[in-house]
Amino acid sequence: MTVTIRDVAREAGVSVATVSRVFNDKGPVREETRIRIRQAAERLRYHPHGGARSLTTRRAGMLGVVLPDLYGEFFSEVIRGIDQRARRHGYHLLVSSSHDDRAEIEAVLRSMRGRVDGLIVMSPDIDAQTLRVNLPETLPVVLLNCLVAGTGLDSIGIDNFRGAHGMVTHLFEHGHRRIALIGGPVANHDARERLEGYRAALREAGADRSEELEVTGDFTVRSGYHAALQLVRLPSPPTAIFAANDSMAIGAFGGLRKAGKAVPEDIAVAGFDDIPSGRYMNPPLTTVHVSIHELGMRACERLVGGVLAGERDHAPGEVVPTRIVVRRSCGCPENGNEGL
Amino acid sequence: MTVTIRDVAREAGVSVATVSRVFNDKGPVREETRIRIRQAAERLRYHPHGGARSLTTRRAGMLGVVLPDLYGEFFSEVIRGIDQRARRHGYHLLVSSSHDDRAEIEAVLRSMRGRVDGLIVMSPDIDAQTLRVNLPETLPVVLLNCLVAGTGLDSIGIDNFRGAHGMVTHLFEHGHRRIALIGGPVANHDARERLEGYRAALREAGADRSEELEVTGDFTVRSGYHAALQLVRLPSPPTAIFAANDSMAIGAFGGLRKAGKAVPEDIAVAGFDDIPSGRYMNPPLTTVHVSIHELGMRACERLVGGVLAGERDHAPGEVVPTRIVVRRSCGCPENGNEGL
DNA sequence: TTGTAGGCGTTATCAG
DNA sequence: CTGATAACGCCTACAA
Repeated sequence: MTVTIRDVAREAGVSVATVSRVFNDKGPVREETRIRIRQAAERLRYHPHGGARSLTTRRAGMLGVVLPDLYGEFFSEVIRGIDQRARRHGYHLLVSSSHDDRAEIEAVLRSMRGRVDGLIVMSPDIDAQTLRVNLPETLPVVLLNCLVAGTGLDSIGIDNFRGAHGMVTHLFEHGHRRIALIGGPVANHDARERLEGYRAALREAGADRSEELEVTGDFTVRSGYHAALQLVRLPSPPTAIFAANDSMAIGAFGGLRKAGKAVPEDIAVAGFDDIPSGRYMNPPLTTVHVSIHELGMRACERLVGGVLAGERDHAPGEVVPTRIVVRRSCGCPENGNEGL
Repeated sequence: MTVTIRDVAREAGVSVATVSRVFNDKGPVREETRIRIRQAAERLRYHPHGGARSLTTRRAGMLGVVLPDLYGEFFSEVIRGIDQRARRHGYHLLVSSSHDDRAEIEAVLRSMRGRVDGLIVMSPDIDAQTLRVNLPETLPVVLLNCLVAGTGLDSIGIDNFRGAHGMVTHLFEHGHRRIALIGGPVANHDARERLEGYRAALREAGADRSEELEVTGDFTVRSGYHAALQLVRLPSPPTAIFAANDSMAIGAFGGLRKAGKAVPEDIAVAGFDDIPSGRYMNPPLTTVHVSIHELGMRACERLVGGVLAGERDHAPGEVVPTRIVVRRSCGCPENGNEGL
C-alpha cells in the first residue's frame, strides 16, 4: 500500500540500512549512492513514516498539551506561546481539550501515552492524583495553573494573588472605598487566588468588606454583564468593580451601559489577564497584565528542560509575575503609554 | 524501561495475545483471566503504547491541522470547531503553525506523515503543488481558505465575495457614496476575494471608485489604525469604511477616535469575520458574520467523511455562506437582536 | 478460550 | 562504505 523504506531500497538496489542512513544524515554513504537513493525515493514519492521511526528511536518529537477547552483568547495565546517554543526545540504539538470531564481527560491522557515525549496539562479542576494514575511515571509533566498540593509534579502558574491584591490596592489608593468583585468559578484555582488577593487587599486597606460586594461569575462575558447589573442595583452600589478576568470586565461594560452608568465617571472597572481586545474597548480596559504568551513559553521551556536534562530539581511551582496596566476604565491617570 | 504488554503477560501468567484482547475488547477472554490481567496491568501501571498500536492497525487516530499562525481569534475558533468534531469521531488533533515559510511548511508536512490519518491545511499563500509533492498520495487532505486552482484537492472556504459585496451594497443603500476599503494582504486569498466583492458592488451600484479609497492593510489592528488615519486625511474623505477584517476595523476605530471623528456619526465602519470582541466594542461593530467555528467543523466533517468513506466524489470547493450583521458602527438601524 | 509467530516501518548494532 | 538482522511495542491470523 504505502511505499516503505524497503521499496526504496529495492528500487535503488541497496539495503534498507543505507536508505535509512541517507534519510538521517547518519553514517557514511558514498555520494553516488546517496544520489541514487534520493532519486529512487523521489520517483516512488517515499516519505519516512514518523510513527515507525519514533518507535525505534523512542522519541516522538511531540509534546502533548491538554487544555480544559479551546475557547477564547487565553487558550489561543497559551498554545501560541507553547508552540513557538516547541518548534524551536524541534517538537510538534498534540493538543487536546478535555472539557474538564474526568472520564474524558483520562481517555486523553491514555491516548497520549506513546505519542508524546512530554505533557503540559492545564486542568484547573482535576486533582493531581488522577494525573499520576493515568500517566506512566517516566513521562515528564508540567502543570499549568493548577493546584500543586504536595504532588511531585512540576508546575507553573500566574501570580494571581499579587495581581489581584495590587489592582485592588490601586483602586483604593485612588479613592475608592466600595470596591466590588466579580469573581470566577469557585472551583477554579486562579479564581480562588484572585479572590484571596482581593480580600486581603481590602482587609489591609481597611475598605468596605461585605458579602454583597462579592458576586460570582463564570469567566464569560455574559456573566460579567449580569453581575454588573446586580451590583448597580445594590442599595449602596460600589464605586469600582474589579472583575476576575477581562471577559467579565467587558461584560460589565455592557451591563453598566445598559444601566445608564458611565465608565469610569460613575463606576470604575478593572479586569485581569490583559487580553488583546481589552485595549481596544472604549474606554480601554485597566487590567492586570499577564503575559499569557510567556506563560506558555515558560511552561514549554520547563518541560523541554526537564525532558532533555532529566532534571528533577527544579524548584517546583514557578510563578510568572503580573503587572498592573492602567488605562481609562478605572478613571485614574494613566501611567504609561499603553495606547496603540 | 517502559512497561510493555509483555511484562503484563508475564505478570499475569498469560500470553501477550490475551492481554491485547483484553485491552481491545476483542475476541473471547474468560472473565477470570480478564480480571487477572487488568490487575496485573494496574499493578505494573501499564498503558498501551499508542504509537506502536497505530503501526500495526494502520490507524493513527490523529488528524493534522496546519495553520499559518496560531494568533488571534480566528485560529482559535477554527481549531475549536475542528477539535469539537474530531473528538466526536474519536480523533485527536496534531496542530502546527507553519508561519507561511515554505521550507518550514514542508518540514511540517513531512513530519505529519505516518502520524495522522488526514490533514486540514490552511495556508493562504502556499501553492497546492507544494502540498502534493510533500504528501503521500494516500493521505486525505482538506484545504481551508486556499486557492484550489485545478488541484484535485478537496477544499472549503468562506464566501468572501458575496460577503463583501453584500456589505458594500448595504452601505450604499443607506446613503453612502464614498465607501473606502481597508484591504488585506494582496497575496492572501480571502483578501483578494473580498477586494473583488467590494469593487463589484461599487461598480454595480455606481458609487465612487478611486484608487485613493483603497488602502492596503495586513489584517492587524495596527494596520487598520494607520489606514483609517490615512483615509480621513484625504481631500475628499470617505463617509464609510469597509475593513476586510474585524481586527482592522477595530484599529480603524482607534484611528478615527484619534482623528477626532465619531463613529458612526462622522464615518461609518464595517468589518468582516464577526470575531467575538466586535460586539463588545463601543459602538458595536457592524460586520460580515462568518461562522468560523462552523468552518472548522465542516472542514473536519469533510475530512472524516472522506477518510472513512474513501469517497472521491465530493463536490470540491464547498463554500460556507456569510451573513451581514448590522450593529451600531455603520449608523444604520439595527435589524436584529445582536446584543448581549 | 488461549498461545505462537509473523509483520507494521524504522533504526541500530555488527560484521563484512 | 554497505548489508544482515535484531529490536521497538503491539496486533492478528492461525493453530492448539
